[in-house]
Amino acid sequence: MPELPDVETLRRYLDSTSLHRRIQSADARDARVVKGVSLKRLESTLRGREFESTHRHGKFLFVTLDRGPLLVLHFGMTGELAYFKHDQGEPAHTRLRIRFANGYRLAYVNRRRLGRVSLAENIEEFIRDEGLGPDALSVERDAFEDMLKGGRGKIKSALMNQNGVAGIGNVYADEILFQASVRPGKRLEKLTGKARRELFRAMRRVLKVAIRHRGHREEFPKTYLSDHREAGAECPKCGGRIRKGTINGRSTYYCPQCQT
DNA sequence: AGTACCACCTGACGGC
DNA sequence: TGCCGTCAGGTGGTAC
Repeated sequence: MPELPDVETLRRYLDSTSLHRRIQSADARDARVVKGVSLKRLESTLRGREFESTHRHGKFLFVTLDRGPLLVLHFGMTGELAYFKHDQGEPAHTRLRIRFANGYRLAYVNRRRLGRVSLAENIEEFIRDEGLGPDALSVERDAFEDMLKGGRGKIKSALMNQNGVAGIGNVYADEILFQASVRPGKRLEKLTGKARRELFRAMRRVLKVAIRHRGHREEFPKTYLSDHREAGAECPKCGGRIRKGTINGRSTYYCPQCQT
């Protein structure tokens, strides 16, 4: 489920495979994923161009071309990228295929189609139009703590709200709260300054660790919750029982002993 | 502003 | 075997 660390991993993957290669053609085959631009126009925009650089903001990946607009990718829950040689089989659920002049291809794959492919004129404008908050790994500590001070709801909702800080989804919200020892249902107005500070630290630490492990939960440190998302599982810190609840209509896992 | 719920979308899985 | 409800979780919309 691509959240910030996963999208960052995809960004690096695209960087290492697909920059500075002539695009022979693009094949956009799914109008339900391509938003705000026709399939034809997307294809003609990419044809003959090269990917020049990439930028990530929250869960969005921007790819600049050597001329013209930016390619914007969002991966929803099931999106990914695959770079492969033309004679290898194309992945199932490929929604956009890019053919490079070197005989390799880049596929935007998205089984469930929750996600989007679009074009944008510039990144700042796109972020503003979407109402996205600062990226969770770039936000200043004061801005983050002020955001928590200003809100009224549950802390987990605030962490997941892309208009507050961008990039945190369901799994990493739970992990950050677990590492900061804060209950997901805790109201913002009841957080202490110390807890806000600890949340900021945990957010940065968790996201960086996850990036280092390319989002592979099974490789996370032993004290992480992400690979034990199951009601009744053993808490990796205290050995108690993990509880499952619902916040924002999302399944939420936490340790009632460790998190207060 | 916050909450609650539905819709979008597909596949895996468990119950009957 | 096979049908069916439920769940997975990112986002957007609507009603309260």
